[in-house]
Amino acid sequence: MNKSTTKSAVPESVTPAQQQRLQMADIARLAGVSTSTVSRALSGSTLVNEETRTRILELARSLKYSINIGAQNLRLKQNRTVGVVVPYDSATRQHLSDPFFLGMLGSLADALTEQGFDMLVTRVDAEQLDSAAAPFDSGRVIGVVLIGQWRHHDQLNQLAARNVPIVVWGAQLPQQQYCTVGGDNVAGGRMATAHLLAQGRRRIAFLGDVNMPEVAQRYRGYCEALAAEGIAPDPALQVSASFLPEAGAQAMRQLHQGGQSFDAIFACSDLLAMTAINALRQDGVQVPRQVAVVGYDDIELASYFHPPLSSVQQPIRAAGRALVATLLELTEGRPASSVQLPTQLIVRASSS
Amino acid sequence: MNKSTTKSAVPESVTPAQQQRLQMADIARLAGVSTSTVSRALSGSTLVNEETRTRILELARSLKYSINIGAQNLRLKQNRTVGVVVPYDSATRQHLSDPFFLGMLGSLADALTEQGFDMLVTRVDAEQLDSAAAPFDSGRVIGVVLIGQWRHHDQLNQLAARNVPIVVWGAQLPQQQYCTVGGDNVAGGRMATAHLLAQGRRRIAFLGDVNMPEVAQRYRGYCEALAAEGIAPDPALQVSASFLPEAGAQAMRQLHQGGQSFDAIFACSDLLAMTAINALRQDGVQVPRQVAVVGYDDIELASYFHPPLSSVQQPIRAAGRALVATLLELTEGRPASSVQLPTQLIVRASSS
DNA sequence: GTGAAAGCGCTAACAT
DNA sequence: ATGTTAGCGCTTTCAC
Repeated sequence: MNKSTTKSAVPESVTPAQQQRLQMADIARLAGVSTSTVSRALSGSTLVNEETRTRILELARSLKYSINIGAQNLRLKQNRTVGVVVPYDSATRQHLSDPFFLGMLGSLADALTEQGFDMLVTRVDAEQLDSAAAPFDSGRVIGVVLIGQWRHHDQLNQLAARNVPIVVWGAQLPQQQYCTVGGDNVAGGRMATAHLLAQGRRRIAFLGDVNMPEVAQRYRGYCEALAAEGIAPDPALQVSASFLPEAGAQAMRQLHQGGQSFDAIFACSDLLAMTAINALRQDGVQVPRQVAVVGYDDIELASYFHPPLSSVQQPIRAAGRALVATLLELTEGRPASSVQLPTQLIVRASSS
Repeated sequence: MNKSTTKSAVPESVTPAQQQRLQMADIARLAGVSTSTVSRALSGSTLVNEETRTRILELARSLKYSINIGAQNLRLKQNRTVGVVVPYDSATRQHLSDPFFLGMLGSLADALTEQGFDMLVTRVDAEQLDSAAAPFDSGRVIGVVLIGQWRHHDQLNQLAARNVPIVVWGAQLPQQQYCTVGGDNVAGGRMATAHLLAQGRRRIAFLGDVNMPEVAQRYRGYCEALAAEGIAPDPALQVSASFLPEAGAQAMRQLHQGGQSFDAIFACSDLLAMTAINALRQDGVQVPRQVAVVGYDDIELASYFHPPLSSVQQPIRAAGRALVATLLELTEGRPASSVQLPTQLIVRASSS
C-alpha cells in the first residue's frame, strides 16, 4: 500500500528531512577557491583562469549544483518570471475550463518559454481584478498578462495608472490606459455575418453577452454587415448568452418562446454554437439546411464537430507572442501600443 | 496609432524608468520606526504596540506596499510555489493543446490556489525529462507536478532518487520510486469494453499507443473484459494511434486496409474517438448502429459531440487535489503513497 | 586571476 | 514595546 520514498517508521514528528541544498560556498570549498571565483566561473566571466573555470564547472555539473535563483534575483534585482492571471467568475464560481482560454494559456506558455521566461499562473476573482497586480507588487513577476473575459475597464485603468506593467487579452476601448492585444472583433463579426448573408440568410440570430467589450464589437460588425445589405438589425434576434455550458440551449429556448423565426445563428463562442446546434437538432431542425451556424474562436474541436463548425478563427499563437512581446516592452520602460490581430473566417459545413 | 502608456518622444536610450519599488525601510522611515517594527507589524506579531501597528498597517496599505517575497523567502528559507511541468513531444514539436491536459492544468491551478500556493508552469522536452527538476534545483519551487503522457520511467526514477519532490500524473508501475496519481486505467478499459460487449458487440477495436503505460493498462482491462466473455483479443484489432489530431482517421484507414471488420471501437482519448467517428461517417458507417464507440477522458465537449460520446471519465478535479496533497506530503518530508482514483463510464448515444 | 567585504530586502535573536 | 545586529545565498566593487 505504502509506496513511500523515505523511511516509513518515523517518530511522531518528522523534521522536514531538509536535504541540505548544495550552495555556492560548498562548491567553493570543494574546489579550493572562494565563492567569488565560483560565481565568476558560473557566470562565464573571462576574469577567471581557464583551468579553474572548467574545474569548477565540472564540479558543479557533477554535483548537479544549480544556482539559487531567488538569491541571485535579490542581488541582481532582476527577474525572469511573468505572471499570467486568469480571472474567474465569482458569481458562477466557474473554473478555468473554457477551451479557448486554456488554449491561450498554452500559447502563452510556449511564447514565454521561447523567450526564456517562466510563467506564474494565478487565478483571481473577476470582481477583484486589482488583485491581479499582487504577484507584481510582491516582486514575484516583472509584469502581468491578464487573460479572460471581463467588464472591469476601470479597475484595469487603475492598475495601469499605478504603473503596473500589464497587458490584457481583449478589446481595445476608448479611454484605455492599459495595453490590449486582441483579435479584430468587428471584422470577425462582419465576416461571419456577411458570409451568412451571402448564403441567402436574412434572419440571423446573434448569440452573446453584449456587455462584454469583445462581444459588443462583434455585434457592431454584425450590424455593419446587415446594414451593407440594407437590413436593420432586429433586437429580438440578439440573445444575451453567457459563457456557461447550457447557454446555447437556453438561448434557443428564448428565441422560440419569443416566437422568432431565424435562418442563421452567429454565436460568440464555439461552445455556444455547439450547444445551440445540439438544441436545434433535438427540435428536429436541420443544420445548415434550415439554420446555418457560425461560431467564434475556432477551437480545435470545431473541425471535429458534426457538422464541422464554421468559425471565426482567433490567431492564438500570434496572440501569445504579441502579449509577451508587448509586456516586455512595458517592463523595459518603453512605450507600447495595443495590438489588434487579424481574424479569419473558417467556413465549414455548418454554414454552407 | 500609438496608444502608448508613457512618454512617446524618448531619447535613444531609455532608462528602465525603474518606478522605485517601495520597501520596508521606506515604510519604517515614514512611520518613524525601525524596519523591525514594521516587519513585526506586518507579520501580525503581538510584540508591537496596538497603536503603532495599526498606523503602520494603514500606511502600508495606503501606499500599496507589498512585502518583497523573494527577500522574505530567502531569509525564511520558505517558498509557496509549486512547479507544474508539461512535457512536450520533441519529435512532433507538439504544443500544449490536448484538452485533457489543459483541463488538468486548470484543475491544478484551482487546487493550488485553494491551498495558497502559486503555480509555476514550465514546458520541457519529453526526451529530457530530468530537466523537469530545474525549477526545483534552482529553488524556485518546493516540488514538481508532472503532467502528461510519457514513457520515461527511468528518468523519473532518477529524479526521485535524487530526492526531488515530484508527483506524476499517470499509471502506477512496478519498480517505481516516485509517486503517481492516476485514474484506474484497468477498470476504465474493462468497463468500457464490458459495456460494449453488453451491447452485443463482439469485434471491438482498441485504439491507442500501448507503449504508454496508461494505455497499456487500459488494454489490459480491455483484454480482461473480453476474457470474461470467453473472447480472445484479436491483435489485428489493436491499432497504435498517437495523440495527434489525425490519428483517428489514420487508424480507421489502417483497419480497413487490413480488411478487418469490427462493430465497436474503444478509443483511448476522446479526440481519437471523435476523429474516428468522423472518418466512419465519411465512409457512410453509422454510429452507433453499425459501430459503437467509447472514448476516454470525458472532456467537456464529449457531451456536445454528435452523437454524444460515451466516455470513461477521469476525476479531474479530484486529480488536481490529490496531486497537490501528495506533493505537499513529500515536500514536508513525509512518506507519500501513490494514489489511484476511480474512473467512471459515462454512457451516451455513441454506444447505445 | 583571485579573495575580502559589503549589501540586495527582509527577519529574528539579542539587547534595551 | 522597540532598536541593533547579523545573516539568508548570491554578485561585485575594490584590493592585492
